[in-house]
Amino acid sequence: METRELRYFVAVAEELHFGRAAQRLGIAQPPLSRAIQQLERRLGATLLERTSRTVALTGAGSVLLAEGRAALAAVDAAERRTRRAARSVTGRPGLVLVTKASASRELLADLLDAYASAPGSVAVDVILCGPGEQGRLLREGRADVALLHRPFDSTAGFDTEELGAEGQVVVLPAGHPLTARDHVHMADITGLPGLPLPRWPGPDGTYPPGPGPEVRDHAQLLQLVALGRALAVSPESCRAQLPGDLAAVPVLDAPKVTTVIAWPPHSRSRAVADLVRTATRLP
Amino acid sequence: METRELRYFVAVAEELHFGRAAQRLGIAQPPLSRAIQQLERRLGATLLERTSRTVALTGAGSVLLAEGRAALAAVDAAERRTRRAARSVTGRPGLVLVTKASASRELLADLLDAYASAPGSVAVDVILCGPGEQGRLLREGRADVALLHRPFDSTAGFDTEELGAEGQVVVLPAGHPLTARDHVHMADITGLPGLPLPRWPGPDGTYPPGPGPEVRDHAQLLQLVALGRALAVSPESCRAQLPGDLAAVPVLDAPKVTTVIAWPPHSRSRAVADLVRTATRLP
DNA sequence: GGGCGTCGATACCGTCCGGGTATCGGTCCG
DNA sequence: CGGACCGATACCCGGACGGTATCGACGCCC
Repeated sequence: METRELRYFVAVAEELHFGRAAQRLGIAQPPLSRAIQQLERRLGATLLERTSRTVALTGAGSVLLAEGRAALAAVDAAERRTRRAARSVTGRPGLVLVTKASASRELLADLLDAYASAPGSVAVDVILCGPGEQGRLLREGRADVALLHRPFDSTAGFDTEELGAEGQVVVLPAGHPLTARDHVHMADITGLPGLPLPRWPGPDGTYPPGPGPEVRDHAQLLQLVALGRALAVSPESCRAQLPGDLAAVPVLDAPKVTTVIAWPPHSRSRAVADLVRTATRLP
Repeated sequence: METRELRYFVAVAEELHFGRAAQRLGIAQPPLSRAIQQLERRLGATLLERTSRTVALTGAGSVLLAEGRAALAAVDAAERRTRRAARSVTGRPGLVLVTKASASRELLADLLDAYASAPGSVAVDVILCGPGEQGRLLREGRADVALLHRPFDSTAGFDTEELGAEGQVVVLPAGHPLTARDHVHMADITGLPGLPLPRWPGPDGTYPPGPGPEVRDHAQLLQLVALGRALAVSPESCRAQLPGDLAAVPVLDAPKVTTVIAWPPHSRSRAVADLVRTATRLP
């Protein structure tokens, strides 16, 4: 199977429309029809059920859509990492680390310091991204290593090492009655009138239905809390970054948050291995 | 990047010889040279350092070798799983589970029984393979789900759920003095004269240097133990499969062995999800 | 219900690219 | 120094890929 065929199929399977898919691919519709037919013939499988009015995925088709996307991502990642490896001979960027913008600054600073002073270390570029994007960036080969936070971020498909765990706190406007408590439980904060928990986008970028405002990043969330429109339950390390008009109270029975360092399972380069080792040996 | 280019490059990078690589690929040498040049031009990177007598990988080249192998494996897996999905509409094989031939029979039997009686379950084919091969089979799309044993098997690149942990025992010929003990420590069994620990092949199929016989599977190992030529340290569940002329003694400080169920991180089909859920809810 | 618009399939054609053979240029070896 | 080996180059051919034109089927709407 050639990547061209895969790209074509994924486009059609996503659009469920040959014309739009062809437009997206920058080719005419007839060659696209032919390519899909040929792919089906070679696989010996019907991938799409088509009438002259509608296109639908078969079982085999949805398998190929999921697997094909992953395979294409792997090919693109290979290309991107090769390009980066070639550039790094001359230009600097040796290693790219990606983490959430809202993650603990201390851990990251400690890690970068410790690694920079290690023998044989290379330059590290840091990418800060929105929650849930690290996995994608790592999979696409735009980054070599990521700091993730379980259970929020999926570690599926990566090698990981745990770096530490921490409890969670509820973030409230400074004047809120609950700020007088020295700890709370989940039951104390779910269903507070007018203070719902926010909704985060899923891996596909859409929001689950239900009450609560939609948020995309931590700054938005804190803004909403300050406005008295939502609650936030966050890892306790976020206290260091909390503005004065917000207060945090530990939530005893909230799930522990584990910070992990993750990297793609292949091509464990010397630099990545060193960085991971440095991370696991951090105090 | 097309998979054809990747296949060509991987062949050359593995053979480090254009002629042999071309032969392996079933094409002539000149088109291969051209294809690699074109790939290098498109990537803007030198992948191979070639003189008229020798071919060597550059840094970027070894990155592309590792990443390219993984990407090709993903493409092949996509193709294989699609073919299987298409067949399974008519023919039976619904789900393929792979595990070591030497793994605990009870767990597997319990799992298959429990899943078979679950609503909506599909037929499960079981593949038994040699140690260390499960990951490959899963990655190549020949299987949908695997039972692995940490720390022996790498779970890199898969989603996993832990199913249980067990201690290890040392397996000895029935008459050996140590069989009188009700437990031992690692120190008691390393360096026993004439009874070395065996060597297992690495992921690349080669054996690490050192003393001890080379073994490929559990049956070979037990044979060597029975012959008094080696020691075996195995998960305690192997006791159920031990012939009468062998005895097992717990090793208190041997690493715990964790049985995990693993599946590829994409395309979490209904059937795989059901099987995993069944596995985690096993008594 | 007939005309029209939409959409995928088919027919046909040109071009470019991938693959083949022949050969060259450089390097190591006897 | 001649020959063997190896990758690169030159040149040619066929097929595959992409484009345009058109068909056939199906909904829709007046």
